[in-house]
Amino acid sequence: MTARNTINDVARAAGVSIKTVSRVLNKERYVRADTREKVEAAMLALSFSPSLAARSLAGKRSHQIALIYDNHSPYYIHAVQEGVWARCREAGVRMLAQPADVASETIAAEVGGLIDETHVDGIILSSPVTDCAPVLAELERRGIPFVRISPGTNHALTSSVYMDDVQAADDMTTHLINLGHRVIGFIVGHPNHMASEQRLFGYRRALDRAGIDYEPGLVHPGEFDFASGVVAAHSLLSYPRRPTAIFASNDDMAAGVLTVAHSKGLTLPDDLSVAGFDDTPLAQLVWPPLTTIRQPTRDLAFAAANLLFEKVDGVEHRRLQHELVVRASTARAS
Amino acid sequence: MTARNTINDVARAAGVSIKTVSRVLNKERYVRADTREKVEAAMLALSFSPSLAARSLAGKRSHQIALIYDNHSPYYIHAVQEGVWARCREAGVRMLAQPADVASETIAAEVGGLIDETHVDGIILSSPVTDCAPVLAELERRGIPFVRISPGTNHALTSSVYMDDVQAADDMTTHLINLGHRVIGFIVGHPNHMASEQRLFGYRRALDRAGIDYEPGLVHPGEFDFASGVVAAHSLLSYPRRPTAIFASNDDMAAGVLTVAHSKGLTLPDDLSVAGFDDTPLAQLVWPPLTTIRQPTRDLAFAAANLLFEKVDGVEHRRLQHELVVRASTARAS
DNA sequence: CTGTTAGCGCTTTCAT
DNA sequence: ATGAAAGCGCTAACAG
Repeated sequence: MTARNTINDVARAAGVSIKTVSRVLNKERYVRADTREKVEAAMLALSFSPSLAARSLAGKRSHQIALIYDNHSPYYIHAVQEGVWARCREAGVRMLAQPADVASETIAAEVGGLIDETHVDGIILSSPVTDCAPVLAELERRGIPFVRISPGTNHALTSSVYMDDVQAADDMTTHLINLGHRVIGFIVGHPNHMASEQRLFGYRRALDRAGIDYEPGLVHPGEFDFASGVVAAHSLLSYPRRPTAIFASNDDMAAGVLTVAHSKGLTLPDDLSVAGFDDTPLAQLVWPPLTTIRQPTRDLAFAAANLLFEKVDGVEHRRLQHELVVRASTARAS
Repeated sequence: MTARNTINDVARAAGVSIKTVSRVLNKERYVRADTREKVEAAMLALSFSPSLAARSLAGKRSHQIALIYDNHSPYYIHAVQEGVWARCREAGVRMLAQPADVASETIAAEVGGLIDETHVDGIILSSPVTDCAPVLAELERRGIPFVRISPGTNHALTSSVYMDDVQAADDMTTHLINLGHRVIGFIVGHPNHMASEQRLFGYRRALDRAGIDYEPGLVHPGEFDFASGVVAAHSLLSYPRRPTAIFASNDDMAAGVLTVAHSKGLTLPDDLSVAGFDDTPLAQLVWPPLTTIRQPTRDLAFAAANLLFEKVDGVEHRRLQHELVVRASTARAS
């Protein structure tokens, strides 16, 4: 039931004014080393944690940022939260993880309300909020710094971080080719996502380099969900030149392929190699013969927070790198 | 770039004093209906969102609560966040989702720092933070209201919400018996978790009621993880009276059983029925022949937030129900 | 390098 | 039923 210690308590204990404590807290220059140490010792002794409320109210920084997300897979959301949180922790900044509903009429108002209520210094958007026009407009209107993680489209519009999807798909396809596959099926992702065409491009580029002809019948559209993976698998497995490997543009669809393969009594990977992107480790756990590209989601999120802090600190005036591309880790064989 | 609207702007627009706006905001009594309406109209027109920083600083409530969690499965964390958030939303309270590391030496200090920094009105603990002694002690010391979701032990120590594990395991076992199974293997959970013995008890109670003798050889210890599921499955499947069904105390272990069954070429559910608790829907997706108890995680979290608000509002003085038990939904056949 | 004085936007307490 | 004044714990803008 001890009352919280304030900056006054620290100042008294250290025998300085509160302004000096404030200086130490904010790592301002012009504090003598021994003064700083005295203050730091007092802070520690009193286990002082400054009130964010008071800081937000008095200063121009709240030391808080918000991470806004919507219904992506729990694994994805978890990885994003972890990455952002890791960087926030280093920076002594609080992360406000905010669920949102991109389909809601009021989403822009809610984001606006969040900003007004919490005074957050900046915002990180994760998919699919990255492509929610009302939110983007609201943020732009307010001029609040924000960074998008793997936006589905328009990478260059604003600051964003994303992995090199072309290279990742190329890596995976090359891996399959090196395994001896020559007839490789491909399931394209949802047409609204930029990643979809990029992954398709990577697939084609790898085939091309290996001197394998591109065969349209081996490429099937998909929607990034389990059901479309099932449909695509059925179709591809009944194609005259039946593929010995199927590469799905994400792991929900890959799971669909696995299920179909299982139902047809195929042995993996002898009868069929299945490859995908790895959002949900459990798919591997339950059914190991799956080769995946591990998406660097956590690292992307970390990088996003990092980029955001630079913007908040106004680093952009000295030629900020607005586009940060994180290479996917190389294809990982099971 | 529009500046935020403050309570002063609203007061001016409505032609009242800021105190009256404050009254409306806090739903205090003694505001004439037409005055209230005027104020509410002004709030809406200015899309006013009160600064939580100012409210926290001036008042005794911050209108924020924290949800603290550590490494449980992303699915679990996601469900918990969703449930808590849903209730917070209704109450106009902000949820601060906070990752923590129960193994860290400094976890109590970090939680204390969180409380001091954010002025949160209360805290929700999810497993395994529910059973982290330093955190519990710190919370107790500060006298801050908190609620635990499915604590591993000591349910009655403090306010907590949890499902009826005995009944759930009984339901599932009964379901298997109704399916015709008479030799049912059981994999016990981690010994540190109260749920483990409760589920075992439910299993035994159902057998008992059906007049089936309890057979110790059909019960194998486990640790709630994939690997121990694999070990247990191997053991159970080589038991002289080989079980026709295996009921695992959680789904990670059930996944282990599935993998073993697969590797032995068993057809499910003809050769073996596998049952478990459902934290991670993907297990079902990839390999449908699995029967699960759906844990009401989201509802528990919702109930936890609800209980916390009652404590924050001081309802406990009038005989608060400190223990809230949410029944598991009935066993769901695949 | 350090201290003093004003507030930030609200809620509280006390008037009326 | 409504308002006026004080102040929460900090930072900003000045002094020195």
